[in-house]
Amino acid sequence: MGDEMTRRQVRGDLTRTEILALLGAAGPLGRAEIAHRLGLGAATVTEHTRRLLAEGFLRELPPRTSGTGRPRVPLQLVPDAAHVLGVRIAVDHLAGVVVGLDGQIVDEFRLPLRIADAPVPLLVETLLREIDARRHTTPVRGIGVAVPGMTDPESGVVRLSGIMGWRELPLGRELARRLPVPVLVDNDLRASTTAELLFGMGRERDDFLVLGIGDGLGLGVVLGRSVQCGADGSSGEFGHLPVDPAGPRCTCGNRGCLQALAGQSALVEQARRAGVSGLGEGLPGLVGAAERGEPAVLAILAEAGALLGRCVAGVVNVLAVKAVKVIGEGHVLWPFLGPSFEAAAAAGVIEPLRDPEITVAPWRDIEHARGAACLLLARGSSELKRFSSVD
Amino acid sequence: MGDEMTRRQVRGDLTRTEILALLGAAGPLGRAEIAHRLGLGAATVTEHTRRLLAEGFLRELPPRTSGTGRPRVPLQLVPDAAHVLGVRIAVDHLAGVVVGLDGQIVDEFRLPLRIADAPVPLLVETLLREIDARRHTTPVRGIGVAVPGMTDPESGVVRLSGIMGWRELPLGRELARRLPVPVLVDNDLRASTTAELLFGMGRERDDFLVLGIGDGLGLGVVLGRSVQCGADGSSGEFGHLPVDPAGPRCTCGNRGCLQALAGQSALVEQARRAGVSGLGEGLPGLVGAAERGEPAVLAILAEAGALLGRCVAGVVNVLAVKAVKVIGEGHVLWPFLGPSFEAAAAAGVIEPLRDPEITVAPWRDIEHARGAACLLLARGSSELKRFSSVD
DNA sequence: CCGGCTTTACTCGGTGCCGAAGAAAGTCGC
DNA sequence: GCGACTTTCTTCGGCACCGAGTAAAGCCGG
Repeated sequence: MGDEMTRRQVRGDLTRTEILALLGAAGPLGRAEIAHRLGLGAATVTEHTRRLLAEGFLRELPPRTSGTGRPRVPLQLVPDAAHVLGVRIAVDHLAGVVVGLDGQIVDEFRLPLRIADAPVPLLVETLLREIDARRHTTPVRGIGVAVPGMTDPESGVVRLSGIMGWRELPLGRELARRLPVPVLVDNDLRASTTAELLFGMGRERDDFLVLGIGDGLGLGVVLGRSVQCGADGSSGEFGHLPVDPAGPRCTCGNRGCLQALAGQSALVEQARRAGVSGLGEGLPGLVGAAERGEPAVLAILAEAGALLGRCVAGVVNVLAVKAVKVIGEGHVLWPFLGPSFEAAAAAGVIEPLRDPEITVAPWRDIEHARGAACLLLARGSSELKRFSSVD
Repeated sequence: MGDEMTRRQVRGDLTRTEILALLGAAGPLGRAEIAHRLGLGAATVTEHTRRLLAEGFLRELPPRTSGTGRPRVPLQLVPDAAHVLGVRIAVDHLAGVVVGLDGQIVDEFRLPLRIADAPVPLLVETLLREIDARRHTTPVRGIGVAVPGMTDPESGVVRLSGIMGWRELPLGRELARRLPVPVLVDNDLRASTTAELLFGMGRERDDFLVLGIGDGLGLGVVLGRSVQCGADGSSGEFGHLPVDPAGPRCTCGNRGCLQALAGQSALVEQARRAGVSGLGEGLPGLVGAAERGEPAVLAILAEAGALLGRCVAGVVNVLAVKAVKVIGEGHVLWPFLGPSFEAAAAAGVIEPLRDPEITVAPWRDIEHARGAACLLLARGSSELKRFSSVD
C-alpha cells in the first residue's frame, strides 16, 4: 500500500526531466512558457531551472522581447551535457543507441548476438565495450535495457520471457553490480511508451495507449502522465486477451488469445492455410503477398485489423483514453490492417469518446533501444549527475 | 496536462481521510501502526493526527503497553464529529443515507420520486428537506450524489445518462448554487468504487477493479489508490465493450456490446426467446427461473458469466490488477453467473496473474448512496470542517 | 522622458511528505 | 533499582510544489 513515497522521491527528477524533454522537443523557451506548457507553477520552474543551469544541463540565451512586457529569457538545452545508452534485447541481436538529454539519437549500433543462454556475462561484456568505445566522444552516464517479456522495472527482474526462455531472471541487479553506471531494466514496450511520454504523444496528452505489434501484442498504458506497470510490472499483456474460447491454442497455453488470432505468426499461418503461394518467410512474405493484392491475405489482414480495433476499443471504453499510438515491427502491415482497425475502433467506442486519435509512425527496432535509454532520462537529471562519466 | 496541482491540493485531505477510514474500519490504533498500514512516514502521521485531534475528529485513548517498548497511544475515531449525506438517483426513486466519518450508515431513506424531467428543483427541494430534518440529530456537512450515467466528477456535469434522459446536465454546479453545503456529483459505480477504496478492498490493495452489474455493466478502476476517471470522467463503460460485431444491437447504437449480450435485459430476453415459461418481470423472474433449475436459463447465465469473466480477464491482463469486486443489483444472479465467470477469468489471465481474487458481497442499492457519501469523505476533513452544520 | 501597462521572473510563506535523529516511556536482565 | 533495549512518538531539516505578492525590464502614450 501507499507507493506515494517512491513516487514522490522520483517526482522532482521527473519534473526536471520533463523540462529537459520539453526544451529538447520544442526548442528554447522562456520560463513562463515552460510553466504553462507543463502545467507547473512559475515558482517551481524557477527553482528547477536554477538547478539545471547550475548543473550545466541548460544555458540561458540573450533575452528576447516579444511585443510588450518584460523580455523572456529563453532557456536552451545542452543536449551533450549527458549521454545515455539504451539497448534492446532481441533473440538474435542487440540494438543499441546513445541519446543526448533531448532524447535525440547521437549514435547507434546493432550487434548480431544470441544472449539467451548467458545473458549477464554477454551483456556485461558488450556494454562495457560500448561504454569504453565512447569514453572520449559521448561518455555514457547510464544504461537502459529493454527486454522482450514481462519485466518488473522496480526490481529489474524479468518475470517471464517466452522468446528468450527466461524466468525470474534478476537482470537489473546483476547488471548493476557489474557495470559502473546506473542500469534500468524494463519491458520493451513500456520502454517505448516512456519515450512516447517524454518526447511523443505525451507532449500533448496526459493519457494515451501504445499498441505494440511485434512478436507479440502489447499495450502500454499511460494515465495521468504515468506509465502503468501493474503488480510486479506485469501489465500490458494485450496479446493474451481472451477472445475466442474455441480459438486456436496460444503459446501461453490458453485458447483463443488475441495473439493467437491476430499475432504475426498467426496471420502467416492463416495465409498459408488459405493456400496463398509465394509466402516468403514470416513478416516480409506476408507484406509482399498483401502488396501483390493477394485477396486471401488482404481479407485475413482486414479481419485481424478489425479484431485488434475492437479490442483496443474495449480498453478505450474502460479507461476513457482518447489517443492510441501504434508501434512495432508489425507497423509494415498497417496499410492493410489500418483501415479496418480504425473503423472497428471508432465503431466500438461509445459516443463521447468517438473517433479516438490513432497514430502510426515509421518504426525501426532501434526505437525500443531509444525507449530503453529514455528510462534513464525519465528517472531524472540528478541520477545522471551523480555518476560522472566513466574513465 | 499536469493535473499534479489538483492532485496535490487534494492529497493531504485524502491522507487524513484514509487515516479516518482506517480507524473506522480497524478500530483504535497507535500512530506507528497507522503509518505502517498506510505506508506513510511516522512524521506525516504525527502531523495529520495532531490536526485531526484539534478538529475533534479523533480522540486519544489511554496508553496501552504491548510487551516491550514505549506504550502506544491508541487513537479513536469520533464518528459523529461529522455527517455526510449521500443519495443515489434512480429512475423511479432516490435512495439516501447519512454516514459518519467512519463510513458507517447512521440513517437511511428511500423516496419514490421520478426526477428525470426536473432534476434540479426536485433534488434541491428533497435534499433541503432531508438536511433540515436532521438539523438537530445528525447535521449534514456535505452531500454526494451518485448518478446512473457518464458523469464528470471534476465539473459535476452529467455527460450522458440514457436511463434518465440527460445530456450535458450541469448538475453539480446547479446543486452547489442552491444548497448550503458542498456537493459532489459522480457516476454511481465510481462512487461505490470510492467507497470500496476507503472502506473495502482498498484496505488491503492499491489496485483493483469493481464490476458493477446493474441496469448496465460498469467497471471501476483503481490504480495506485486512485479511482480512474479518464477524460471528462467518461471511464468505466464496460457494458459497451465490443464483443461480437454480428451481435444484437445495443441501446448505444452499436452491435454486439457486452451489455447487449450479457446485460440484465439481454439475459431476460434470451430466456424469453428460449421459451422459458413463468418468467416474471425482469430480474426477479430470471432469478426465480434459475432457482427452479430451468435448464435453458442456467445455460444462458453460465454462458453470460463466462463471457463476463473473459472480458474482465482481458482488462486484468492489460492492467495487471489482481482483485475484482462484484457489486450491483445483478449480484443476485451471481450464484449462477459466478462459477463460469471465475473459471473464465482464471483461464483468460496470463500465468503470473493467475487466479485473480474475486469477491462478491451482498448488495442493496443503498450502497450506491453510501458511495456518494464517500465522495465527500474522500475529499477530506478540511472541506467538511469549513462548512459548519446547517442551522 | 516619465509614469502606466504588460509580461517575465523571483521571493516568500505555506502544505504535504520524507528520513534521520532524538526524546519519551515502558520492559527486562542482572 | 539501574542501565540496556525496544518501541513509540516528536522534532528538525529538506524536497517538491503552490499561490500571491513583488521586482525587473521592456514597451507605449502623453
